[in-house]
Order: sequence, then C-alpha cells, then structure tokens
Amino acid sequence: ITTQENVATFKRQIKMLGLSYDWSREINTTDPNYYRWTQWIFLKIYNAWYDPQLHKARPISELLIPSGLIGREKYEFIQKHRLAYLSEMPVNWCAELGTVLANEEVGEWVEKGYTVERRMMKQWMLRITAYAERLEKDLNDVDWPPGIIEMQKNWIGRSEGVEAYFPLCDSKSKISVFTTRSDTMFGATYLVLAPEHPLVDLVTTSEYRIVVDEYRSQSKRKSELERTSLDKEKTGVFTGGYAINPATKKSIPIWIADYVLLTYGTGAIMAVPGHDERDYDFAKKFSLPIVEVVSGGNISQAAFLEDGVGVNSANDEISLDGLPTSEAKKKMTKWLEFKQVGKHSVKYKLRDWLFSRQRYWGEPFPLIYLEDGTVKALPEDKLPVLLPDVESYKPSGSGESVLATIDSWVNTVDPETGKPARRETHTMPQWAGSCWYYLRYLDPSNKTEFLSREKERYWMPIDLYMGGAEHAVLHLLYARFWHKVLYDLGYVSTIEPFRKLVNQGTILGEDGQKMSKSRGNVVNPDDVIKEYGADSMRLFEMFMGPLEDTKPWSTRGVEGVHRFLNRVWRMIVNEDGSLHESIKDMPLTGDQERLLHQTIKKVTHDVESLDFNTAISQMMIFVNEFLNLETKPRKAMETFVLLLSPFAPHIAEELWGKLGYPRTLAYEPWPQYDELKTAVDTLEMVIQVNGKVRSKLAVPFDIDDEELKKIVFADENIKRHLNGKQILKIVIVKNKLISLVVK
RNA sequence: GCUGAAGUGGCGAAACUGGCAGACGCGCUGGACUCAAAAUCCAGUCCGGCUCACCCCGGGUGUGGGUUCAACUCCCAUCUUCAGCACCA
Repeated sequence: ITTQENVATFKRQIKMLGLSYDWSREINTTDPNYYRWTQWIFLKIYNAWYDPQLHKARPISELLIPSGLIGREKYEFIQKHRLAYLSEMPVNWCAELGTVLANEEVGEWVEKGYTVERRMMKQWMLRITAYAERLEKDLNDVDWPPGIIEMQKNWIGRSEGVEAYFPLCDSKSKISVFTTRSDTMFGATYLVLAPEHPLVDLVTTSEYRIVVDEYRSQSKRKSELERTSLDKEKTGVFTGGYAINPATKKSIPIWIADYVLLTYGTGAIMAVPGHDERDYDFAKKFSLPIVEVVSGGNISQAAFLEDGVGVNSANDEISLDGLPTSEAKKKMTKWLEFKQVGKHSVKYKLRDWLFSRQRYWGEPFPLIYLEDGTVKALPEDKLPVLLPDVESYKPSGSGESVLATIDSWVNTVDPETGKPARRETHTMPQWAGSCWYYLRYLDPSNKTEFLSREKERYWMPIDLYMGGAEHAVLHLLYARFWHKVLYDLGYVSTIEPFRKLVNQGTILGEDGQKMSKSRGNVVNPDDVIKEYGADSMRLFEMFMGPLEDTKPWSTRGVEGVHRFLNRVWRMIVNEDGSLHESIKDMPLTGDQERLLHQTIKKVTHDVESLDFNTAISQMMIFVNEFLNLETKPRKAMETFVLLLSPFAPHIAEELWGKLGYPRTLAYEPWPQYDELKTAVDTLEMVIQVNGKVRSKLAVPFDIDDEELKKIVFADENIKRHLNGKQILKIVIVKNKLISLVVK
C-alpha cells in the first residue's frame, strides 16, 4: 500500500515536470508479475555452478559428479557447487530488537543502550567471487568515469601471492595463511588468527582458554570498521599454541587479534614485524620477536619495501640471499610448491554476497525444505511465490522472518512428491529487483519470458546509465554480476550491461546539508512548480552546475532562471499575447548571425556532453543580445525556440504556437550550425611581457607572425615595458597571444 | 582507517589540449520608471594601491614548494570537505 502511494506521487511529479518517459514500459519490482521473474533468475543462479576451466557458469545438470557419490553425499556435493548456497555467516544481531542490523546502524542502537553482537546465522550466499576476475577485467572495456572504475577495482581487490601452510606443533592440522610477500617468510615470527577462525579452539591450550574466550566475546561486539582502523590501538591475546614456520623450521606462537578478519584471505596471517607496520606495532606492544630479513629496510619506520634490494635469509634447502623482492617471491613460491607447503594463489577482497534477509518485504525464495532437511528448488511453473498478507510485518524476534510465524504459508507440499515441506522464510534483499530492471524495460509485459531474445538483441547494451554516485560499488557490481550469469547461461548477448555511466550529483538542501525530514530542509517539487512552473524547475536543476557535482538548492536561483524565461517570453510575445511586433522576416546582421550560430553550436555540443549549465548560459547571452532590439529576424527567434525546447518544453511549445505554427515543435529537426558563420574576422590578441599581460590589440583573424610583431612593437604600452631591454624570446600562440621574454 | 572525488569572488559557477582567472546567474550598490511599492530597464561589482574619472601598478584559484616564456590546469608535500565501506538501497 505504501509503495503504491509512493509510486503514484513520483509519477505525478515526473509527469508534471514534462519528462518524456514511455509509460507503456513502466515496471514495479514489488508487482508479482515482475518479481516472478526475479525469482526465476534466482532459480537460474541456484541451478548453476561455475566451471573454472571454461571460466563461465553452467547449468547444474552439467556438473560432473564423482561416480562414488550417492544419496546425501551427492546432494552435498551438488549444493557445494551452486552459485547460491547456504552458509553460516557473522551478522550484527540485536536481541532486544530481534533483528539483524547493518554496520551503519550498529552505532546508533548501541548509543541508545541496546546490545549488538556478531552472531553466526545461516544465510543464503551468492557466489559473486567466482566472477571476481571477469568483473575486474571487463571494466577495461566500459566507458565509465575513471574514478568509479578505480573504486570497483579496489573493491574487488585482486592480489597475487601464496597460500602457505604452517603445521601445528601439537596436532596434525595446519594453518593456511595468505601473503603477498612470501619473500619475507623468514621473518615471520608469529601467526595471527581471526578470533572467529575455526582452528582457534584447537590451538588454544587450557591455561589460555579463559583469556581467549573472553577476547572472542569482546570482539564480537566490535564492528568490522572498528576492528580494522589503523589509528586504533591493536589488541590481541596469545592462544598458548605454536606452529612451525616452514621456511625457518622454528616454532612460532599463535595469537588471535581482531584486526585479522575471517572474511578476507584465509582468516589468518603470518606476521612479519620487521617489514609490516601493523605487525610491527603489534609485536612491539606484546614484546614479540622482530627479525629483519630484507636489507635496506628501516625497522624503526617498519618499511614494507616493495623494491627491497636484497634478502638475507636462508635455510639448508633454500636461500634468497641477494635477490630483489620480485625474484625472491618467485623463488620462494616455487620452493613452497615443491615442498608442498604452499601454493601460488590469487585472492580477492571481494566477498560472496550475503543475499538473504529476515524481513517480511522482499521476494520470497522459490525454495522449500523437505522433511529430511534438504533444500529443493520449486519448478518454474510454481512461480511466482507470493508474499502472504500479514497483520504486522514486524520482525518475529527469533531472528527469523515474520513469515516463519505464518504456518499456513510456511507449510506446503513438494509439488513433485506431494510430501509435506516447509517454505524458505528468508526473503531477498531489495538489490534483487534492481539487479535486472533495465532488462525488463525492454519487454515489460512479456508473460512467457523474462525478456524476449529478439528485444534483448535490439536494445542492449544500455547506451547511457545515469544514477547516483552512491551506487558506484554495490549496485553496479551486483547488477554486473547477475548480467554475467545471464550471459553465461545464454539469456543475454552482451558481457556488460552498461556501456556508458554517468553519476549525477546529489541536490542538497538550501543549507548545504543533505535533504532530510529531520533537518527540515527538504525542497518539495510540488511547491517549486506551483510557484515558478515546471520549466523553471527543470531549467534551474540544469543550470545549477555540473551534472556530476553535489550542489545546494537555491530558491533565489530558481527566481533567476524564472526571470530568464520571462525575458524569453517578452522577446517574442507582446503583453496582449500577440506575436511581438519587432519580429520581422528579415536577414540577420553579421553579428546576429555569428551569435546565432555560436549558440546553436554551443547548445548542441553541450547537450551531447551533458554540460547543460553552460548551454543555458549561452542561451542567456543570446537573449541578452536580442531582447530589446527594435527589429528581430524571425528566423533567429524560431531557431532559438527550438534550442530551448528540450530544456523548457512547455514555454517553447507556446512560443512555437505564437510564431504561427499550429502543430507541436517536437518533430522539427534540430537546428544546424555553419562553422564558418561562428568565426570572427578580428580578434583580441593578448600581449605578455615576461608572463604578464601588458596590452591587448585587435588584429585580423589568422594574422601573419611578422605582421603581428610589427603591430606589437608599435604599441605604446608595450614600448614602455620593453624600454630598450633585450628580447630573449618570442612565443606566439595563433589567434590567442604573443609572449615576449626580455631582460 | 581504507577507496574514490572535490577545494576558484559575498553565493551557484565558467575557463575545451598549459595561454587574458571569474563567462552566465544570484546577491549587493547606484540610477531610471512610479504618489509609493512590485515588476522591468540601465550602470557598477575579485582584493588592494595611486594624482581610486580615464589609465596604470601590485596581489589573487585551500596551504607550502617545484617545472615553464606562461600553471585553476602538470609534479611533490600537506590541510579540509564530500561519497562509499558489503543488512539504507
């Protein structure tokens, strides 16, 4: 109900502004006719696996299952390979609220006195990490702002290194660590595990158990941001356990510390305090040994040298002595692989996508649980799985969605066997619907397919995707991921969905703050349109500044463009509403023709490059020039109205009518300019002496250099500044300036 | 903290590839019109200096350096602000 009300308001406002959307393509992600296809795409993802050999997703039916596997083992094997899978994941759990919180919400509730802790919860995950390499590589072929590409690449965070195994002293197990600096392994003097690391229990000795457990429960209460901040004091405790450094063969202590995250790498690191700042700080604080292995480093600065000049480290089997870092890394990696204590590895910062929510709203998963606890996907003909009507959509408090409390909805049957089954009660995040809406626009009312192949071929890819900069990483990555899965499975034909991307900036309140109800600085378009009209509102939004900039609203500014539109009106229309008597069928003067063609050129180019603010400036210059003329060439007025029409369509249509055209201007061709007619025949040349502007002279266009010098040296001002000094150099920039260097 | 972006008059901004800093608009000042006001029109408006009328001179694009005949633009350092940081979407 609330969504429908919001949609109605947005539509009314969009129509009021005269934005020319094709409403026959309207979609709504909360409409079952839409979200049945969101569920359908989920099924495609669920019923697919990633083939690392072919580097693409394939239907799960094409997964080669080891011959020995049957029954439950076979099921587990398949589940493990799906692109959607269940996993225990840490979430911010607030018991009083009975719900999971976003990182950004945690601080707010803790301040109010609620307790929030990290708790493991079974969640649906999407295997976006399988696509990490392609998501990064394919960014090279899109026309996006370089900053956004950079952010995405850093988010994906590819790093190359080794995974090395440190055997435990008191057990057969070993700890895997990931490092990009295998050459420093001789300097690894201790290991650090994330507090949630599964091996913590095993390595912790009885005498340290209490301290370790205490530390683990403390770190549960910290957010990830708090844990990894470099400016915060590092904390950690010893577990009592030891492991063997495969390079030095020495036993080294195992610690846990919350600056190590379970979600990155292997959740464990080898600490090299001689060459890493964080390790150095940590070792200093807890008096752990520090060994310098890369010469040229400076321990007091804890320099992590990328280009160390040589390595002093050796054991009986391998020596890295004297090798530069890059060589040392290669040699070390080979040795680790040969000894089977490590392997070359590429890790990404990117994590799999936690895709389930415990909320009422959101698309239900088209999945059921059978009596034996196994998961089963519903067949496509059972879609959509509708949300039930509820009295209240407050969380159940148990951590489950409110859906879990509705027995009539939860209890169902396996459509194949007729046996009892329970529905998945988690729902999808709001991202799901927005991951593919651009595809549905192409074929919004298709009842049998999510998108017809023909229409997909005709329209895709998207020429220009405009959205807020806040989507730089998440939405744009999620949508690209879904698109690539659909591509692999043969449902779309392009590897990337969005060819060109532009981020429009946020319009702030008049006080320069983000608009919000609580601040009371929200500008309602309804009020603005009522006061100044839709054209003024549109025009001002475009005139405020560059499209991509964040900039504050200004009511004065709207008045400014409103005045401009009034001037445009008075330029063409008399007070009694008739066509202005100054408008005549007459040729343009040379100056008028130049200004007209310059204006056509500027507006045309600026529209193409989305520089609307400067296009409007040029139109203002045009009007300032023509407004009060005794006689105005009709041709100039008509052309101007056409240029103005995309910016202020309502007034432009009215003026077009006043100019005697009974039909809309919408189908008129866009004005063309003649480059020759934009040119001036004389221009102002700037004359600099020692880098300072000393004079300006009117000279003919494309004046000859010798001719120019003659005029310049004759200039009184210049003569005074030269004053018999020696001329060392003369720089001439054609049709711009001449620069004299004197001594 | 990490990643990315941005800092230019009183304000929003412009300046295309290194070539006159401040176009255009707002605001402000003065004037015209009016009994008066609104609206509109005209003139002025980066800061400072002068024999501040015309000229002319000095300084100026967050800060400190550098490259260059010439720097808002390029390089190094630094400060500040904004966006994102995976359950706001």
